[in-house]
Amino acid sequence: MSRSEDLRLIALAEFASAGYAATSLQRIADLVGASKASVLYHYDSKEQLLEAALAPALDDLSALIDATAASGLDLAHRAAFVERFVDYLLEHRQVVHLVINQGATLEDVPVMQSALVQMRRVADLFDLAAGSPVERLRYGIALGGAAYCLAAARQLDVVEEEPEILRAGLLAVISELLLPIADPAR
Amino acid sequence: MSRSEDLRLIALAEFASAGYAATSLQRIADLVGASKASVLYHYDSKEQLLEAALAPALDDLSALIDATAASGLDLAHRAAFVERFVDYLLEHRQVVHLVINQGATLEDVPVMQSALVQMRRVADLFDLAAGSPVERLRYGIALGGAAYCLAAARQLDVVEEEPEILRAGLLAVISELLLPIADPAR
DNA sequence: CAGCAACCTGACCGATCGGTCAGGTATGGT
DNA sequence: ACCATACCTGACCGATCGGTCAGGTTGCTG
Repeated sequence: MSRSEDLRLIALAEFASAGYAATSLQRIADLVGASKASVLYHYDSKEQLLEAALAPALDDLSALIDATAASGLDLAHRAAFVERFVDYLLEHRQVVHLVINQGATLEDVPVMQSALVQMRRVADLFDLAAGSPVERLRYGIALGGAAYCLAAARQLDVVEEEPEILRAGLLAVISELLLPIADPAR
Repeated sequence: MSRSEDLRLIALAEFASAGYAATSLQRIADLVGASKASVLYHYDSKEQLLEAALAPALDDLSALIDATAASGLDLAHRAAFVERFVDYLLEHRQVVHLVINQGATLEDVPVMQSALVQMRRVADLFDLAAGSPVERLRYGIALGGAAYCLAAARQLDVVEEEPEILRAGLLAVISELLLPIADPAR
């Protein structure tokens, strides 16, 4: 794995767990075993490093949304979407955690602005604007709760070592929360 | 309201929304309309300001846990506890959000260490250690989801202006998640 | 062998951080 | 009127930040 790939992955882990502001370039350099100037050789700035860290997950989310928006999210497709979305959360847990917890304070960073737009598009798939406050609560609890569980999997003693059990459990609870949300086509 | 009270409340809001590391003493001073040295006149350090900001919520949580631990959390008491816990989350949403999202990186700060211990005591009331991974997921989704919803109430368009509707909705969904967790007395 | 590109680093920059301190102001009590 | 206390602030400190740059190393190509 190349040095720039290493940097991107380690930066994401630190940005997600410690916070973007609390993660210095020096810290990332130390973790990677290089100098701060080397970090800035590969990425023009701390902000560009954040952009590189988020980009793959945002591309995947955009693809997921585009595929879903075409067919709509009526009841026939709801369960399938929830399953794909849970898989997305499992695969990109650090980015999701980062965006929903630090997004508001980083919204003047272009890539984070873009990420927040994508998250709103997911919410829009459920047509939450037309729904009740309880439906929006269900959605928020599902999203925020899943993100928290995946970020804090170790502290919650949720079996990271058995990803199929984690996936099945997460899918069951998230489905319970999201499937009852009213069919937007009604 | 006194200056030190002002400082404590504004510091909490900033620590919760922007992050402890990203919130400077200068920033808090600016928001309060005083000098940085004035902030440090009232609180000996940034860390002591954090301690003052968290203390009331931690006291309330400790009281809630103590009251519950006496009677245990069997099914007869489960619903009542969940209701009191939801009220606690509503009242101390900023502290809860701060502790569960930044707690891990601030665990060498004594007050945060104490906060994390309290949060584990809440989890212990449900005897999650003896439960299944799905039960721990339900608990984590409830806690993390509620914290996220309350912190992001505006973005989720959850009616902050009608706190009774918010409370009723939150209570309904959190109860749905937590009441099925197995009776620890069984 | 020379030249070039990619990669890397130590030293340095201005800005901001958390915190200290001497000195000023206002208020209340004697 | 004087003294004590609470409150406040500007200037300053050492440390660290994000970032720049000159110079070095390595490997590849003609």
